[in-house]
Amino acid sequence: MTTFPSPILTVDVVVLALFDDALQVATLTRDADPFNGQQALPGGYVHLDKDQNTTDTARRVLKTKTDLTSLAVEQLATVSGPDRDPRGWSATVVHYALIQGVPAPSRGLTWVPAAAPGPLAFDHADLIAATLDRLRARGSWSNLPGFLLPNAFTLSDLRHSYELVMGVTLNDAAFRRKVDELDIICPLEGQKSKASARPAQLYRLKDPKPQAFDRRI
Amino acid sequence: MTTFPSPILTVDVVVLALFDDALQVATLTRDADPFNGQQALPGGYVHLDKDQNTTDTARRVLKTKTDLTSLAVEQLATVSGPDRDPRGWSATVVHYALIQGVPAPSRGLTWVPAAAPGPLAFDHADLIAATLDRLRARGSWSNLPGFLLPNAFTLSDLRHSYELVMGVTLNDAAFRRKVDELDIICPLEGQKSKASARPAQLYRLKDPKPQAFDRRI
DNA sequence: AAAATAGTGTCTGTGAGACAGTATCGC
DNA sequence: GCGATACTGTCTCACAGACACTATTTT
Repeated sequence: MTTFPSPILTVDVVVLALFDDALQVATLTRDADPFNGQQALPGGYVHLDKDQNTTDTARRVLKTKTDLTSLAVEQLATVSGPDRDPRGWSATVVHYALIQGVPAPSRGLTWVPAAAPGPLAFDHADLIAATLDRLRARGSWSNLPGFLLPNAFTLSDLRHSYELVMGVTLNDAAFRRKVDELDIICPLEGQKSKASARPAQLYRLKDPKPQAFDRRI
Repeated sequence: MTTFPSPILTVDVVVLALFDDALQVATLTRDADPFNGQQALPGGYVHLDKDQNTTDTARRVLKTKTDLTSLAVEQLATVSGPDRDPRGWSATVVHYALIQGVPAPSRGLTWVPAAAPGPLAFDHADLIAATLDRLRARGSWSNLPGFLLPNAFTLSDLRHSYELVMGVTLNDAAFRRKVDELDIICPLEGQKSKASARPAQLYRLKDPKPQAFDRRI
């Protein structure tokens, strides 16, 4: 059998959080040569001795490069081609990671609006756009938007997360009905004391892992 | 920057066709060493000089190894791990290809039922199962099942394709209504002359490429 | 005529949106 | 009390399934 020159294989992670009323994506400043000094998605190489698969790689990259953890890390797609990396033909297995709540400020990490991330190294802006497309398509069919919220949230918070992910406004009453029927959250016993209004019941996600529905929310 | 040992990167293709009242998948007999002599999915290495991306690789593999062509080649996912190939840590970008109509018999190509493909090399049986899951989930949201039919088909053929892909039975009247509303097919002027029954109008797909709907069919 | 498949018209139940109305807080 | 947000009850419309009915062919 002939052996072929192998393409460069990397794993990139689109790390998403929800604050300032929009989806935000984490970027790092590159300190190595292609695109040195520019903003880029966290990414890295597969460690053959540590990683059981590329999603493990994504989680390790997330932990070591951003010091964040995520309950929702999923593979998006593999993007490849001869021109996307100046070093040659490359392929990257793109993952996305949803961060619960507002991340603590961290040296080296820059959060930019996912809808308009500004100039990024490689084709990373495209990878973010593809992630948003996927989230928009899958959002209403899964509990994924719930993984962008802190451990305790109100129904209004949850609806707002769905609205921001999907880019639509949802009917409040219908949303409550469907969340109830789909049985995806558990009430907590504490009450939220929002300023100047009736407090709302707090909930947590019933399932600790992303879950697909067979109905739209 | 340190360089890391790179995993083996391949592209595998789940080639699907619809005949004998079930989804069938194409396999080849391996003639090289890991799993030599066993059945496996068509697959190969990226040719850095020819392929613009891994989907190009999948199309080239499809053409050169099975002599088939497909209007619907899509990436499924990248499957990776240290144990799936005895040669070491490997990653494969899995694609699926839908073949229109009943393929001509071909030396070297074996068609097996996708739902029960029998023993296959590597984790290829898992890759087929994952493809069926994806198709089942996406079938009702796209014109994909139409790409399993020949260039001219009846509404009953189309419904039957959806039923086999999704593993359900569909209401005939509702199906006609929705196909009409979604406007995904064009009537042809010929009439089908099925044996012993009323002939049915023939149609072709309006769109030459897979298309997602925003409604379920 | 009978059998078989193609295609249509109509009823009904379900679920989603709209929206008004009630509840509970801070001030 | 008033404003604000949380939550609920009800009406209505649209759509999907069920199913009977008609249409057109072969035998």
